[in-house]
Amino acid sequence: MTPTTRDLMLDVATRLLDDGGVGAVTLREVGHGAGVSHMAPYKHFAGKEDLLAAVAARELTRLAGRLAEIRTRAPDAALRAAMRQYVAWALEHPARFKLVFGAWSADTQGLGAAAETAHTALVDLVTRAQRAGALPAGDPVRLGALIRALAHGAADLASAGHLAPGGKGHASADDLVDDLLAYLRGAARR
Amino acid sequence: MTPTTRDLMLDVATRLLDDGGVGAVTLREVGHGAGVSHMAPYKHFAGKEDLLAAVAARELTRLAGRLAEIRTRAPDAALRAAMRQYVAWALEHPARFKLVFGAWSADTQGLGAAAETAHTALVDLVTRAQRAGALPAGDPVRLGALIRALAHGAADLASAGHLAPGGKGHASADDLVDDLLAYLRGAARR
DNA sequence: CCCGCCCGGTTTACAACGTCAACCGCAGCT
DNA sequence: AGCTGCGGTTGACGTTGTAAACCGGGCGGG
Repeated sequence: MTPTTRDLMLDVATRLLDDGGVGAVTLREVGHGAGVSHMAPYKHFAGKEDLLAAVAARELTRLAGRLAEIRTRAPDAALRAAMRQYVAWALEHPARFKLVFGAWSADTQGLGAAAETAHTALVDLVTRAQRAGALPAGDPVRLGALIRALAHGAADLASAGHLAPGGKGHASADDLVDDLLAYLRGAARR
Repeated sequence: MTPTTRDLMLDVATRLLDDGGVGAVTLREVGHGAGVSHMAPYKHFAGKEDLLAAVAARELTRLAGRLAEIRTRAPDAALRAAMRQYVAWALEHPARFKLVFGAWSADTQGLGAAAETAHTALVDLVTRAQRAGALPAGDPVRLGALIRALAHGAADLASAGHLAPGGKGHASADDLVDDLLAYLRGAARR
Protein backbone atom coordinates (compact mmCIF):
# COMPACT_ATOMS: atom_id res chain seq x y z
CA MET A 1 0.00 0.00 0.00
CA THR A 2 1.05 3.59 -0.51
CA PRO A 3 2.51 5.00 2.71
CA THR A 4 0.07 6.72 5.03
CA THR A 5 0.54 10.37 5.89
CA ARG A 6 1.47 9.34 9.38
CA ASP A 7 4.33 7.17 8.17
CA LEU A 8 5.47 9.95 5.89
CA MET A 9 5.67 12.22 8.91
CA LEU A 10 7.77 9.68 10.76
CA ASP A 11 10.14 9.55 7.80
CA VAL A 12 10.42 13.30 7.59
CA ALA A 13 11.01 13.57 11.32
CA THR A 14 13.74 10.95 11.14
CA ARG A 15 15.47 12.79 8.32
CA LEU A 16 15.33 16.08 10.20
CA LEU A 17 16.66 14.31 13.24
CA ASP A 18 19.61 12.97 11.29
CA ASP A 19 20.82 16.26 9.98
CA GLY A 20 20.19 18.63 12.81
CA GLY A 21 19.70 16.90 16.14
CA VAL A 22 16.56 16.73 18.21
CA GLY A 23 16.23 20.48 18.30
CA ALA A 24 15.98 20.65 14.53
CA VAL A 25 12.83 18.55 14.38
CA THR A 26 10.07 21.06 13.92
CA LEU A 27 6.44 20.08 13.89
CA ARG A 28 5.85 22.69 11.24
CA GLU A 29 8.52 21.32 9.01
CA VAL A 30 7.34 17.78 9.56
CA GLY A 31 3.97 18.86 8.32
CA HIS A 32 5.35 20.79 5.41
CA GLY A 33 7.75 17.97 4.53
CA ALA A 34 4.82 15.56 4.42
CA GLY A 35 2.98 17.92 2.10
CA VAL A 36 0.38 19.08 4.58
CA SER A 37 -0.09 22.06 6.85
CA HIS A 38 1.85 22.84 10.00
CA MET A 39 -0.96 21.64 12.22
CA ALA A 40 -1.62 18.31 10.53
CA PRO A 41 0.82 16.37 12.75
CA TYR A 42 -1.54 16.94 15.66
CA LYS A 43 -4.08 14.78 13.88
CA HIS A 44 -1.71 11.82 14.26
CA PHE A 45 0.33 12.62 17.35
CA ALA A 46 -0.55 14.20 20.66
CA GLY A 47 2.37 16.58 20.42
CA LYS A 48 6.06 16.79 19.69
CA GLU A 49 6.97 14.38 22.48
CA ASP A 50 4.56 11.85 21.11
CA LEU A 51 5.95 12.17 17.59
CA LEU A 52 9.48 11.65 18.83
CA ALA A 53 8.38 8.67 20.92
CA ALA A 54 6.86 7.11 17.81
CA VAL A 55 10.10 7.65 15.88
CA ALA A 56 12.07 6.14 18.75
CA ALA A 57 9.81 3.12 18.94
CA ARG A 58 10.14 2.46 15.21
CA GLU A 59 13.93 2.78 15.36
CA LEU A 60 14.20 0.55 18.40
CA THR A 61 12.05 -2.09 16.74
CA ARG A 62 14.22 -2.05 13.64
CA LEU A 63 17.37 -2.27 15.72
CA ALA A 64 15.97 -5.20 17.65
CA GLY A 65 15.10 -6.84 14.35
CA ARG A 66 18.67 -6.61 13.15
CA LEU A 67 19.87 -8.07 16.44
CA ALA A 68 17.48 -10.95 15.92
CA GLU A 69 19.00 -11.69 12.50
CA ILE A 70 22.44 -11.85 14.06
CA ARG A 71 21.25 -14.58 16.41
CA THR A 72 21.61 -17.15 13.63
CA ARG A 73 25.42 -16.93 13.63
CA ALA A 74 27.93 -18.83 15.73
CA PRO A 75 27.36 -17.95 19.40
CA ASP A 76 30.80 -16.55 20.16
CA ALA A 77 30.91 -14.32 17.07
CA ALA A 78 27.26 -13.28 17.34
CA LEU A 79 27.70 -11.25 20.52
CA ARG A 80 30.63 -9.32 19.11
CA ALA A 81 28.74 -8.70 15.88
CA ALA A 82 25.71 -7.47 17.79
CA MET A 83 27.75 -5.00 19.80
CA ARG A 84 29.49 -3.76 16.67
CA GLN A 85 26.11 -3.27 15.09
CA TYR A 86 24.97 -1.26 18.09
CA VAL A 87 28.06 0.93 18.05
CA ALA A 88 28.04 1.42 14.29
CA TRP A 89 24.40 2.44 14.36
CA ALA A 90 25.04 4.90 17.18
CA LEU A 91 27.92 6.52 15.33
CA GLU A 92 26.04 6.68 12.06
CA HIS A 93 22.85 8.13 13.52
CA PRO A 94 23.86 9.95 16.71
CA ALA A 95 20.59 11.83 17.00
CA ARG A 96 18.48 8.70 16.70
CA PHE A 97 20.74 7.05 19.22
CA LYS A 98 20.33 9.84 21.75
CA LEU A 99 16.60 9.89 21.18
CA VAL A 100 16.08 6.16 21.53
CA PHE A 101 18.29 5.74 24.58
CA GLY A 102 17.53 9.05 26.21
CA ALA A 103 14.92 9.48 28.91
CA TRP A 104 11.38 8.73 27.78
CA SER A 105 8.81 11.04 29.20
CA ALA A 106 5.84 8.90 28.22
CA ASP A 107 5.83 5.14 27.73
CA THR A 108 3.51 5.58 24.80
CA GLN A 109 3.86 3.92 21.42
CA GLY A 110 4.99 0.55 22.77
CA LEU A 111 8.45 1.88 23.42
CA GLY A 112 8.73 -0.26 26.51
CA ALA A 113 7.70 -3.36 24.62
CA ALA A 114 10.32 -2.81 21.92
CA ALA A 115 12.95 -2.29 24.60
CA GLU A 116 11.94 -5.52 26.27
CA THR A 117 12.32 -7.37 22.97
CA ALA A 118 15.80 -5.98 22.38
CA HIS A 119 16.82 -6.75 25.93
CA THR A 120 15.63 -10.32 25.65
CA ALA A 121 17.57 -10.76 22.42
CA LEU A 122 20.74 -9.54 24.11
CA VAL A 123 20.34 -11.83 27.09
CA ASP A 124 19.82 -14.70 24.69
CA LEU A 125 23.06 -13.86 22.91
CA VAL A 126 24.89 -13.71 26.22
CA THR A 127 23.55 -17.07 27.32
CA ARG A 128 24.64 -18.69 24.08
CA ALA A 129 28.10 -17.16 24.36
CA GLN A 130 28.37 -18.46 27.89
CA ARG A 131 27.51 -21.97 26.72
CA ALA A 132 30.17 -21.60 24.01
CA GLY A 133 32.74 -20.76 26.66
CA ALA A 134 33.29 -17.22 25.39
CA LEU A 135 31.92 -15.59 28.53
CA PRO A 136 32.30 -16.44 32.21
CA ALA A 137 29.43 -18.00 34.14
CA GLY A 138 27.06 -15.83 36.12
CA ASP A 139 23.71 -14.12 35.79
CA PRO A 140 23.33 -13.50 32.04
CA VAL A 141 21.12 -10.50 32.69
CA ARG A 142 23.81 -8.83 34.71
CA LEU A 143 26.54 -9.77 32.29
CA GLY A 144 24.42 -8.44 29.45
CA ALA A 145 23.94 -5.20 31.31
CA LEU A 146 27.72 -4.89 31.71
CA ILE A 147 28.38 -5.43 28.02
CA ARG A 148 25.57 -3.19 26.93
CA ALA A 149 26.64 -0.43 29.31
CA LEU A 150 30.14 -0.51 27.88
CA ALA A 151 28.97 -0.44 24.29
CA HIS A 152 26.58 2.36 25.15
CA GLY A 153 29.17 4.43 26.94
CA ALA A 154 31.82 3.91 24.29
CA ALA A 155 29.40 4.86 21.53
CA ASP A 156 28.15 7.89 23.41
CA LEU A 157 31.61 9.19 24.23
CA ALA A 158 32.84 8.55 20.72
CA SER A 159 29.87 10.25 19.12
CA ALA A 160 30.42 13.29 21.33
CA GLY A 161 34.11 13.34 20.45
CA HIS A 162 35.21 12.61 24.01
CA LEU A 163 37.33 9.58 23.22
CA ALA A 164 41.02 9.82 22.41
CA PRO A 165 41.95 13.41 23.22
CA GLY A 166 45.52 12.59 22.28
CA GLY A 167 46.20 10.84 19.00
CA LYS A 168 48.45 8.18 20.51
CA GLY A 169 46.22 6.07 22.76
CA HIS A 170 43.38 6.37 20.28
CA ALA A 171 40.95 3.64 21.21
CA SER A 172 37.82 3.54 19.09
CA ALA A 173 34.49 2.44 20.48
CA ASP A 174 34.89 -0.85 18.64
CA ASP A 175 38.30 -1.33 20.23
CA LEU A 176 36.83 -0.90 23.69
CA VAL A 177 34.13 -3.46 22.99
CA ASP A 178 36.77 -5.90 21.78
CA ASP A 179 38.88 -5.23 24.87
CA LEU A 180 36.01 -5.99 27.22
CA LEU A 181 35.03 -9.18 25.38
CA ALA A 182 38.67 -10.29 25.43
CA TYR A 183 38.92 -9.78 29.19
CA LEU A 184 35.66 -11.64 29.70
CA ARG A 185 36.79 -14.49 27.47
CA GLY A 186 39.93 -14.65 29.60
CA ALA A 187 37.83 -14.80 32.74
CA ALA A 188 35.83 -17.68 31.28
CA ARG A 189 38.97 -19.81 31.07
CA ARG A 190 39.68 -20.03 34.75
CA MET B 1 34.14 39.37 47.33
CA THR B 2 30.45 39.49 46.56
CA PRO B 3 29.62 37.31 43.57
CA THR B 4 29.70 38.98 40.19
CA THR B 5 26.56 39.13 38.08
CA ARG B 6 28.16 36.69 35.69
CA ASP B 7 28.67 34.08 38.41
CA LEU B 8 25.13 34.64 39.57
CA MET B 9 23.95 33.84 36.07
CA LEU B 10 25.96 30.64 36.06
CA ASP B 11 24.34 29.63 39.34
CA VAL B 12 20.86 30.39 38.08
CA ALA B 13 21.50 28.47 34.87
CA THR B 14 22.76 25.48 36.83
CA ARG B 15 19.67 25.50 39.02
CA LEU B 16 17.35 25.68 36.02
CA LEU B 17 19.33 22.88 34.42
CA ASP B 18 18.87 20.70 37.49
CA ASP B 19 15.13 20.94 37.64
CA GLY B 20 14.09 20.97 34.04
CA GLY B 21 16.76 19.71 31.70
CA VAL B 22 18.67 21.65 29.08
CA GLY B 23 15.49 22.79 27.39
CA ALA B 24 14.35 24.54 30.55
CA VAL B 25 17.33 26.87 30.67
CA THR B 26 16.00 30.13 29.32
CA LEU B 27 18.20 33.13 28.77
CA ARG B 28 15.32 35.31 29.82
CA GLU B 29 14.89 33.46 33.06
CA VAL B 30 18.60 33.43 33.71
CA GLY B 31 18.52 37.20 33.43
CA HIS B 32 15.44 37.53 35.58
CA GLY B 33 16.80 35.06 38.14
CA ALA B 34 19.95 37.13 38.42
CA GLY B 35 17.86 40.24 39.01
CA VAL B 36 18.52 41.85 35.64
CA SER B 37 16.73 42.11 32.33
CA HIS B 38 16.21 39.38 29.75
CA MET B 39 19.02 40.71 27.56
CA ALA B 40 21.68 41.17 30.22
CA PRO B 41 23.16 37.68 29.73
CA TYR B 42 24.38 38.79 26.30
CA LYS B 43 26.71 41.22 28.06
CA HIS B 44 28.54 38.26 29.57
CA PHE B 45 28.01 35.42 27.07
CA ALA B 46 27.93 35.32 23.31
CA GLY B 47 24.66 33.39 23.35
CA LYS B 48 22.92 30.44 24.90
CA GLU B 49 25.52 27.96 23.68
CA ASP B 50 28.25 30.02 25.25
CA LEU B 51 26.42 30.23 28.57
CA LEU B 52 25.94 26.47 28.67
CA ALA B 53 29.59 25.92 27.74
CA ALA B 54 30.61 28.11 30.67
CA VAL B 55 28.39 26.11 33.02
CA ALA B 56 29.83 22.87 31.65
CA ALA B 57 33.40 24.08 32.07
CA ARG B 58 32.77 25.05 35.68
CA GLU B 59 31.15 21.71 36.45
CA LEU B 60 33.90 19.75 34.76
CA THR B 61 36.55 21.67 36.65
CA ARG B 62 34.83 20.95 39.95
CA LEU B 63 34.47 17.28 39.09
CA ALA B 64 38.13 17.05 38.16
CA GLY B 65 38.96 18.72 41.47
CA ARG B 66 37.10 16.06 43.39
CA LEU B 67 38.90 13.36 41.43
CA ALA B 68 42.20 15.00 42.35
CA GLU B 69 41.32 14.79 46.06
CA ILE B 70 40.67 11.08 45.70
CA ARG B 71 44.18 10.56 44.36
CA THR B 72 45.54 10.72 47.92
CA ARG B 73 43.97 7.39 48.88
CA ALA B 74 45.31 3.88 48.46
CA PRO B 75 45.78 3.16 44.73
CA ASP B 76 43.48 0.15 44.48
CA ALA B 77 40.61 1.80 46.34
CA ALA B 78 41.08 5.18 44.70
CA LEU B 79 40.02 4.07 41.25
CA ARG B 80 36.84 2.49 42.52
CA ALA B 81 36.08 5.57 44.61
CA ALA B 82 36.63 7.81 41.59
CA MET B 83 34.24 5.83 39.42
CA ARG B 84 31.64 5.80 42.16
CA GLN B 85 32.00 9.53 42.46
CA TYR B 86 31.48 9.87 38.71
CA VAL B 87 28.39 7.68 38.74
CA ALA B 88 26.91 9.28 41.82
CA TRP B 89 27.34 12.72 40.33
CA ALA B 90 25.73 11.65 37.08
CA LEU B 91 22.71 10.21 38.87
CA GLU B 92 22.34 13.19 41.14
CA HIS B 93 22.62 15.81 38.39
CA PRO B 94 21.54 14.11 35.15
CA ALA B 95 21.16 17.34 33.23
CA ARG B 96 24.62 18.60 34.17
CA PHE B 97 25.99 15.20 33.24
CA LYS B 98 24.38 15.27 29.80
CA LEU B 99 25.55 18.81 29.25
CA VAL B 100 29.14 18.23 30.29
CA PHE B 101 29.55 14.98 28.40
CA GLY B 102 27.37 15.82 25.46
CA ALA B 103 28.69 17.19 22.19
CA TRP B 104 30.36 20.58 22.51
CA SER B 105 29.69 22.89 19.62
CA ALA B 106 32.40 25.37 20.53
CA ASP B 107 35.57 24.67 22.48
CA THR B 108 35.21 27.99 24.24
CA GLN B 109 35.58 28.58 27.96
CA GLY B 110 38.52 26.23 28.41
CA LEU B 111 36.25 23.22 28.25
CA GLY B 112 38.93 21.25 26.45
CA ALA B 113 41.53 22.13 29.04
CA ALA B 114 39.30 21.00 31.90
CA ALA B 115 38.63 17.75 30.09
CA GLU B 116 42.34 17.20 29.61
CA THR B 117 42.91 17.69 33.33
CA ALA B 118 40.24 15.18 34.26
CA HIS B 119 41.52 12.71 31.71
CA THR B 120 45.07 12.99 33.03
CA ALA B 121 43.84 12.42 36.58
CA LEU B 122 42.06 9.25 35.49
CA VAL B 123 45.08 7.88 33.65
CA ASP B 124 47.14 8.58 36.74
CA LEU B 125 44.71 6.61 38.89
CA VAL B 126 44.83 3.74 36.41
CA THR B 127 48.63 3.66 36.39
CA ARG B 128 48.75 3.57 40.17
CA ALA B 129 46.19 0.77 40.28
CA GLN B 130 48.25 -1.18 37.77
CA ARG B 131 51.33 -0.82 39.94
CA ALA B 132 49.29 -2.00 42.90
CA GLY B 133 48.32 -5.12 40.96
CA ALA B 134 44.64 -4.26 40.86
CA LEU B 135 44.58 -3.87 37.09
CA PRO B 136 46.21 -5.85 34.29
CA ALA B 137 49.17 -4.43 32.40
CA GLY B 138 48.69 -2.56 29.15
CA ASP B 139 48.30 0.94 27.84
CA PRO B 140 46.85 2.88 30.79
CA VAL B 141 45.18 5.34 28.44
CA ARG B 142 43.27 2.56 26.75
CA LEU B 143 42.43 0.85 30.01
CA GLY B 144 41.25 4.17 31.38
CA ALA B 145 39.05 4.65 28.35
CA LEU B 146 37.51 1.23 28.94
CA ILE B 147 36.72 1.94 32.55
CA ARG B 148 35.45 5.41 31.85
CA ALA B 149 33.27 4.21 29.00
CA LEU B 150 31.66 1.63 31.24
CA ALA B 151 31.03 4.10 34.04
CA HIS B 152 29.66 6.57 31.53
CA GLY B 153 27.37 4.07 29.87
CA ALA B 154 26.13 2.62 33.13
CA ALA B 155 25.41 6.07 34.52
CA ASP B 156 23.69 7.19 31.34
CA LEU B 157 21.50 4.11 31.06
CA ALA B 158 20.64 4.24 34.74
CA SER B 159 19.77 7.91 34.66
CA ALA B 160 17.49 7.30 31.68
CA GLY B 161 15.84 4.38 33.46
CA HIS B 162 17.07 1.84 30.94
CA LEU B 163 18.78 -0.48 33.41
CA ALA B 164 16.98 -3.37 35.05
CA PRO B 165 13.67 -3.62 33.21
CA GLY B 166 12.82 -6.65 35.32
CA GLY B 167 13.20 -6.46 39.08
CA LYS B 168 15.18 -9.68 39.41
CA GLY B 169 18.51 -9.07 37.64
CA HIS B 170 18.58 -5.52 38.94
CA ALA B 171 22.15 -4.36 38.48
CA SER B 172 22.80 -0.77 39.52
CA ALA B 173 25.38 1.38 37.80
CA ASP B 174 27.63 0.94 40.81
CA ASP B 175 27.26 -2.81 40.55
CA LEU B 176 28.38 -2.76 36.94
CA VAL B 177 31.46 -0.71 37.82
CA ASP B 178 32.29 -3.18 40.56
CA ASP B 179 31.81 -6.09 38.17
CA LEU B 180 34.20 -4.65 35.62
CA LEU B 181 36.86 -3.84 38.20
CA ALA B 182 36.53 -7.36 39.61
CA TYR B 183 37.03 -8.92 36.17
CA LEU B 184 40.02 -6.68 35.56
CA ARG B 185 41.52 -7.52 38.94
CA GLY B 186 41.11 -11.17 38.01
CA ALA B 187 42.87 -10.58 34.71
CA ALA B 188 45.76 -8.93 36.57
CA ARG B 189 46.43 -12.16 38.44
CA ARG B 190 47.38 -14.26 35.46
C1' DC C 1 -32.10 8.64 -0.45
C1' DC C 2 -30.78 11.91 3.00
C1' DC C 3 -28.86 13.28 7.51
C1' DG C 4 -25.54 13.68 10.89
C1' DC C 5 -21.09 12.52 12.49
C1' DC C 6 -16.35 11.85 12.61
C1' DC C 7 -11.70 12.12 10.56
C1' DG C 8 -8.07 14.41 8.47
C1' DG C 9 -7.16 18.81 7.22
C1' DT C 10 -6.94 24.08 7.28
C1' DT C 11 -6.48 28.99 9.01
C1' DT C 12 -5.85 32.00 12.56
C1' DA C 13 -4.08 33.33 16.93
C1' DC C 14 -1.10 33.50 21.05
C1' DA C 15 2.67 33.17 24.22
C1' DA C 16 7.47 31.97 24.88
C1' DC C 17 11.91 31.87 23.20
C1' DG C 18 16.66 33.47 21.06
C1' DT C 19 18.53 37.25 19.18
C1' DC C 20 19.28 42.02 16.79
C1' DA C 21 19.32 46.99 17.29
C1' DA C 22 19.24 51.14 19.47
C1' DC C 23 19.52 53.73 23.37
C1' DC C 24 21.40 55.07 28.16
C1' DG C 25 24.14 56.31 32.52
C1' DC C 26 28.10 56.25 34.69
C1' DA C 27 33.25 55.35 35.79
C1' DG C 28 37.65 56.49 34.34
C1' DC C 29 41.07 58.34 31.61
C1' DT C 30 42.96 62.27 28.85
C1' DA D 1 35.09 68.94 30.28
C1' DG D 2 34.62 65.47 27.01
C1' DC D 3 35.15 60.86 24.98
C1' DT D 4 34.88 55.97 25.57
C1' DG D 5 33.50 51.52 26.93
C1' DC D 6 31.01 48.50 29.92
C1' DG D 7 26.85 46.78 31.93
C1' DG D 8 22.29 47.53 31.48
C1' DT D 9 17.57 48.55 29.39
C1' DT D 10 13.49 48.56 26.09
C1' DG D 11 11.46 47.13 21.98
C1' DA D 12 11.04 44.52 18.04
C1' DC D 13 11.25 40.40 14.86
C1' DG D 14 11.09 35.65 13.33
C1' DT D 15 10.47 30.91 14.79
C1' DT D 16 8.34 27.58 17.46
C1' DG D 17 4.68 24.65 20.09
C1' DT D 18 0.09 24.58 20.71
C1' DA D 19 -5.08 25.99 21.34
C1' DA D 20 -9.41 26.98 18.95
C1' DA D 21 -12.51 27.15 15.49
C1' DC D 22 -13.89 25.94 11.12
C1' DC D 23 -14.59 22.71 7.01
C1' DG D 24 -15.44 19.00 3.34
C1' DG D 25 -16.28 14.57 2.28
C1' DG D 26 -17.06 9.65 3.15
C1' DC D 27 -20.07 6.59 5.58
C1' DG D 28 -23.51 4.26 8.40
C1' DG D 29 -28.44 4.46 10.09
C1' DG D 30 -33.09 6.24 9.43
